[in-house]
Amino acid sequence: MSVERVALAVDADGPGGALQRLDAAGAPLGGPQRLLDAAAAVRLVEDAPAAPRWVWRNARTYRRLLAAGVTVARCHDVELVEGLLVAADGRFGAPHGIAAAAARLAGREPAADPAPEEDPEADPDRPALFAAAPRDVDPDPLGTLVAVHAEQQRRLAAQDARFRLLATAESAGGIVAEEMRAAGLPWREDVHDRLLTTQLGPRPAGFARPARLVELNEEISIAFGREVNPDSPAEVIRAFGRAGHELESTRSWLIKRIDHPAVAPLLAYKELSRLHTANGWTWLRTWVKDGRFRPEYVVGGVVSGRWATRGGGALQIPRAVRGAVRADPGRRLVVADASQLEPRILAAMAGDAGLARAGGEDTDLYAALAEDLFDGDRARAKLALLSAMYGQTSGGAGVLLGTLRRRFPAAVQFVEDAARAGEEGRLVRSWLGRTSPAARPGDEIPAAARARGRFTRNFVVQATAAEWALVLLAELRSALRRAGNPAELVLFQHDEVLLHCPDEVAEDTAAAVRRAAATAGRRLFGDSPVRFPMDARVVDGYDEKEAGAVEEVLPA
DNA sequence: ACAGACTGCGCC
DNA sequence: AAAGGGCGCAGTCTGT
Repeated sequence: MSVERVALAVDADGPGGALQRLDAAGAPLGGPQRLLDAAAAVRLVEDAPAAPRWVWRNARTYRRLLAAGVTVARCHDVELVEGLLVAADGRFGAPHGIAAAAARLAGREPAADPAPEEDPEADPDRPALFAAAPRDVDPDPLGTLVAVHAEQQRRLAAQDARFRLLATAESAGGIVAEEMRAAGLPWREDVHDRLLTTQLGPRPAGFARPARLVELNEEISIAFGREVNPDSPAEVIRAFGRAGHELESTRSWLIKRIDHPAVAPLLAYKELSRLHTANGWTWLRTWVKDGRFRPEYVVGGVVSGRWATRGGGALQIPRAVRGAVRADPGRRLVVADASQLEPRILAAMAGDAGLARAGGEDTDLYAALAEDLFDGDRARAKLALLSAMYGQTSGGAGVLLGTLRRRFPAAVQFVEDAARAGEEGRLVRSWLGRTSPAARPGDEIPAAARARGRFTRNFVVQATAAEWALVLLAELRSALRRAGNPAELVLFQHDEVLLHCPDEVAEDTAAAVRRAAATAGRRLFGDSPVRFPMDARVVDGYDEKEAGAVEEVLPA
């Protein structure tokens, strides 16, 4: 029997570990093998003609390999797969760490997953004094890994091919996330500082507020005729109240409607204050080291399967500082984002022939729809589709939705079925089988049921878009490896990827992204006519827009 | 004094 | 009649 997989457990302390060769079902071939240098052993096995799929507990194993300069082609991430399997069984959010999986396997009730900080592998260099209490240390981590993996292979065999693709893609996501963190997003501290200084004034000493914020605060207070703290919503509401303007909240779109001299400086203050507190000098000092921003990505960290990040807010880099993301000398950035991804996903998964036709071109789907249905009014076409996917009905959205329903009944029916399932407390699944959380007590109360309906309505689209993007990432990574293209993935943001590469391969890299997008579409939807175009541009800075690019303010 | 909820806004 | 999905983060507010 041929070796298909190799289970790998690395020691918590030191470079050693153990591996176990497995067949496709996860059954051991031969005995476990002790390793003095796990990374060196992996490199040897990986360089053999048929590289196996590595089976590991989670991506921290890969972080160790990367630190030793070793990469691999494929893996099976047991903890990520366990999360998918647990959710598929209707127990979204149940513990899915390896200890919990092992406990279930032994017929015991699993304990809660350890918090990341408690993870004994989290920081091998942490002084023993602060190490987690040595409770529940597994005496045979490799044996546990092998047993849990075999059980997962059994459960995966009972699922369909789509779900197995999801498990593979999620695991690949774990690899990509670690590689992105290792590569880091190129970040020019001097450019960032200049952007901040231009907008906020010079960097203040200590904890003082920047000059521009202090000035604006004074203008606000003068306009109100008394000292007002613009950071306090309650004070702002009281101040406007005294001036005869009743406010329900201090959201900027409400303030914008008021005619009062404090409005302009207040709005300016809010915008700049946010820049200062969220992405100012403190952020820069905390998160950027040696010209790289290295956030920690949490694969599948969002219920819909989107990624989250821990620290640094990497998925919310504001436009105001994107100019600081610049390629190193001799290198370029390839910035690629999917065009109108979610409506295209809806068209493909609903099998709506009409909407698929509108999405069957590489051109702007909203514009095509507007031409066809909304007298060329792109904004209305977009609102109609977003309303269908989010459940919005206010602001004329209801009428637009009716128009959409008459022309694209299958697409609208699809999301409304998902909404009804949610309202009735049922589970919904994405195209590949990611499963929504179960309804909670109280969700049968009408208002909560409607909210859950909006959630499940959006879930089927957002989760499928997320898995399309995941498959794209996996395809792109393996295509680059096959081609020997040294481009590095450095940022992934829902429907957008950034790569950092030598100048001379930039155009090849952009082409690879477009091909990977098409491949991802085929992997998910076979011969669906829906196209998944990506706008991929080669730039020096993340803020550079291609001429004539369509501004997207709302989700694509 | 501290923790958690709430608010508001950035991103998709 | 009205009903807008998913996040992370910093600051304020509230409860203990």
